[in-house]
Amino acid sequence: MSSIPSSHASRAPGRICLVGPTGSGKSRAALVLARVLEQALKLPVSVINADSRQIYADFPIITAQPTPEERAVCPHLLYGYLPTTQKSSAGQWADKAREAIATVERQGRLPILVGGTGLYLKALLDGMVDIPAPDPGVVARLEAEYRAGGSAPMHARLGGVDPEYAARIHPNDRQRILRALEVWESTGQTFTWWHSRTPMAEHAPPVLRLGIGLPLDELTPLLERRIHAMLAGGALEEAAAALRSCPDLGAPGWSGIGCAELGAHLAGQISRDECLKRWIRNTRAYAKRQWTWFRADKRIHWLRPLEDAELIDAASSWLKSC
RNA sequence: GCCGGGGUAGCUCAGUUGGUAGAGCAGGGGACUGAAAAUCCCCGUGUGGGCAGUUCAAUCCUGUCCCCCGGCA
Repeated sequence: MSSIPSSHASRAPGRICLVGPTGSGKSRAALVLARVLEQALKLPVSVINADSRQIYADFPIITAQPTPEERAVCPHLLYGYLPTTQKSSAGQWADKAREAIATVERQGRLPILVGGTGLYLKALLDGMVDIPAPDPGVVARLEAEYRAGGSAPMHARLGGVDPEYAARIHPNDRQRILRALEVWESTGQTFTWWHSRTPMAEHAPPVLRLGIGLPLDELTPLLERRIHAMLAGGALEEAAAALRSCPDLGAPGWSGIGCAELGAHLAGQISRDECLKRWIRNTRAYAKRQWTWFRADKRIHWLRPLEDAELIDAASSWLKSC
């Protein structure tokens, strides 16, 4: 391992990203890497968040952000920077991540991206077509029309302007139908047209994608335990405080798993038992969806969680090859 | 003990004027191009509480037994 020349260290040879379903130990693995690379290889590391929920300032416990002690191990970027009232997006996050990476590399450090939001990583690492933000007026109008008429007429309308994309998505997929129509009405070009343009040339440095994940049946009890630990650690109080500063449960930050359930409980809509039940259930369902996403990405090298030796090995040999 | 209401999918329940049953949730698989912890798609045989009777045919009607929930004693 110490065979890495120290001249390499100041060059920040590439990026590492740690992905996988929630609760598998990605953050922990990042710290293991940070310690080893820093001490054994003299390669300082900064961790960059790639999780769409850990960006919210009001929910550090519920979204499982690294603790202050963990963050003391090395610099952590893009955690808890957004108020509950504000919405983020894959593109916005990718912009911030690019800046963060540039900053980190300028400091001669190695960026390690850690997170479970597949689309965010895809936007950053594979590139995303730069479509101008849709006109808010158009967005509001289309949403109202959708509410009034249902999905069938809206899907038919999309079929009229962009049959190729309409055929690819399901007639019930509200979010995608609206997005495609918003883009069409705001930019005068179809979604398919935008997608046919090559995303900005990626002269990207090499990326090592490491997957950390347990099979669902093994992960489930851990997820349950983690939720109980969050409650013991003040999750309910955290949600209560957030409710005081942002009483609108429909605000973007409230949609996270755990936040929504605790919010509903605090608002008197569901019992504590029901809240816990749904929180566990939804977390598990989310982990399953993450598996579906990441399993499909053949570039990911899967490691067994807690196998630190494998992790360190994979990172070191990749660094040598850079 | 008596009077009601129930016992149908892992859970909550619907339905069948008698022709052996279907939703939501859970579970499994999948999609995913600026809301992604989102949005959405595909997958449904279960001793219809037990036993007996009526019937060509019972989950449905009748009898009986068991269990649950209310109320009355």
